[in-house]
Amino acid sequence: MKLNQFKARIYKEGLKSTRQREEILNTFLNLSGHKSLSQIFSQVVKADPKIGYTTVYRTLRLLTRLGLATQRKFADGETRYEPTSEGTHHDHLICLDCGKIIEFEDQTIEALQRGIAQRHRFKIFHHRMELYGQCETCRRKKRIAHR
Amino acid sequence: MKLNQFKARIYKEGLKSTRQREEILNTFLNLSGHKSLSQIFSQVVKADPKIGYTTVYRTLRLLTRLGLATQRKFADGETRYEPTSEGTHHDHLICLDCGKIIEFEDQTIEALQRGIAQRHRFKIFHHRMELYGQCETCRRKKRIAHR
DNA sequence: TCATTTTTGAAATTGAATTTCAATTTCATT
DNA sequence: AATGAAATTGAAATTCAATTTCAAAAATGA
Ligand SMILES: [Mn+2]
Ligand SMILES: [Mn+2]
Ligand SMILES: [Zn+2]
Ligand SMILES: [Zn+2]
Repeated sequence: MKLNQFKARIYKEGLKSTRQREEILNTFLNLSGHKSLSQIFSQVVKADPKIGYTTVYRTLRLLTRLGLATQRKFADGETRYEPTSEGTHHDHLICLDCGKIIEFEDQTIEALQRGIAQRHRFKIFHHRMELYGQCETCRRKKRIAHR
Repeated sequence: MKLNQFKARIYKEGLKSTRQREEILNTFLNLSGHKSLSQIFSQVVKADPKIGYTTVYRTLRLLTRLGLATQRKFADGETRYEPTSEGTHHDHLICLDCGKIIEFEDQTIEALQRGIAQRHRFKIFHHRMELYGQCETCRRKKRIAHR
């Protein structure tokens, strides 16, 4: 149960535990995936119509600060959030037709990236790698539509 | 001289060659690097104070469409443009302190990316890879400042 | 309960990106 | 050189997500 971790962190930071924050965290974790603020908001509102957009916005930033959420900015511009995956970093394959997002890890690439940084005497803090294209499902649909 | 290529392309598309477009292309090419619209605009204005921001905006999009400019959206959010580099694709190392941008190519990584896509039955159209960190110059400055 | 501090949510603001539209310019054709 | 259709320009307006403001409400702990 992440809720207790959250409450503990909140307390440690001198912040307050509220009904809204708990509801938002809960909804966010159940939602999974890579969701935009408005997607998260409309889900939160279903559970409690009194919760405001601003509160969802602020809570997602808080979760990001606490390490429970990870912020992503893919090429479409809208900021997305995903529950932080334990320990591992991953990158993304994104379908430009249907928006499907597949996660992947590649240690060989990560090692090569470190090599590149070293060669240019950079100290890397984080990186971003996204592959944009078309998933198999969408490719099939297009083929059929083309006849 | 890219200007003639540009005029030829403009003509082929049924568009018109104007003083503004020529000035913007010229300034953009001389500027080099990865420049934001406002950076390009303020340079263009030096050459001709009558040219409007909107025209610079539209011309950079036109250049992008024609393949003469490449649009980049790094993590800072502001859209940047760079003259399209012939033939080769490249990725970027970015210093979070001074904004310095270093370009690199790595065929091994590119091949691994193709492998990942294939394994997930994706057809890739383009990708983006950026390594964010601190350049050597900035690291040295920080060290000195820390005493 | 009381006092202090934080949080909430509606509304306002920001800032880059984009669109609108009337005036101007281009350019092929006289 | 003059004409006129089509494209372009630039100032202003609009959009839209992100962020800030601020007064009212809620949480915490003495
Ligand atoms: Mn992910
Ligand atoms: Mn570049
Ligand atoms: Zn798809
Ligand atoms: Zn630097």
